[in-house]
Amino acid sequence: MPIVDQLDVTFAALADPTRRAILARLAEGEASVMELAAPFEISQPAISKHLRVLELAGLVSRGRDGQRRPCRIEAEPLAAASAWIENYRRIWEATYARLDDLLEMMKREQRNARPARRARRKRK
Amino acid sequence: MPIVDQLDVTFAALADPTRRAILARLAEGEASVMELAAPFEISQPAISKHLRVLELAGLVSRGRDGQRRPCRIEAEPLAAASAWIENYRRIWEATYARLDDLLEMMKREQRNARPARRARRKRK
DNA sequence: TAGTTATATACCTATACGGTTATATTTAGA
DNA sequence: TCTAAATATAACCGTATAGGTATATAACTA
Repeated sequence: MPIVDQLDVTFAALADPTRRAILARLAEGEASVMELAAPFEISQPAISKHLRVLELAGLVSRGRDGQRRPCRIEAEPLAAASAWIENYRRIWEATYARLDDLLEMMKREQRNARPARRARRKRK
Repeated sequence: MPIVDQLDVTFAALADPTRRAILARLAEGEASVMELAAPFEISQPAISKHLRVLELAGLVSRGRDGQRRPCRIEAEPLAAASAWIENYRRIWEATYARLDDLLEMMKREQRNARPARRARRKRK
């Protein structure tokens, strides 16, 4: 009984470079399977499989235009995935921001502690 | 020759619910392996494996505290993943925003086109 | 109707993944 | 130094995944 979360399939779909490239292409507008397959060296059935993964993840939807099945990107799962990441990233940042600030401050202080260094170098 | 992108491993790491739960826990602060394993029913080696995946993806780093290896979240790959998604999501929105606006406008016009309808209906 | 194009499906293979149990390693503490 | 605790590693199993080729389906076109 695989309890498959929506995020599971979304992230899994995004984990493949071919599929990310397909999404990148689709961000520019609709495209047919052949058009999507063109830039890749892999076979057409392989592209069809990738598209099915993206479709099952809800990341693309497909229409019908004669014998073509134009694909378009669907942003909603992307929004959910992004929201998940940003949520935890924000918590993390809230937790560690002060430490980061401290380190940044220390770096800055180190730089400012020897202001003559670069000027002297130019003299050489 | 697997050309493994950083995004590949990041998204792949995020695709597992156990690993996302671990990250969620780590967002609250550092934790040892045993602490992380506690809420799950799976074995300790399984947790260790998940941690290794997260570590290889750069999503967690580990310290040493006696016999414990406390884990902490690392936000940078999260930022990269989030940035990737948001980038294409934004392009998508820019492309289809006008269409969405149009549809929204049409809906609104439809509502406004028959303002007497509801009133008339009441008469019945 | 026959041929061609676009896409999907079937079947096969190799590898990766998530889980297990058993065992090794490392460190703390009596 | 011996034992116990925390963690990692090894070996194994079943299933999923990405890829291939061959073939089927469906819709245009001559």
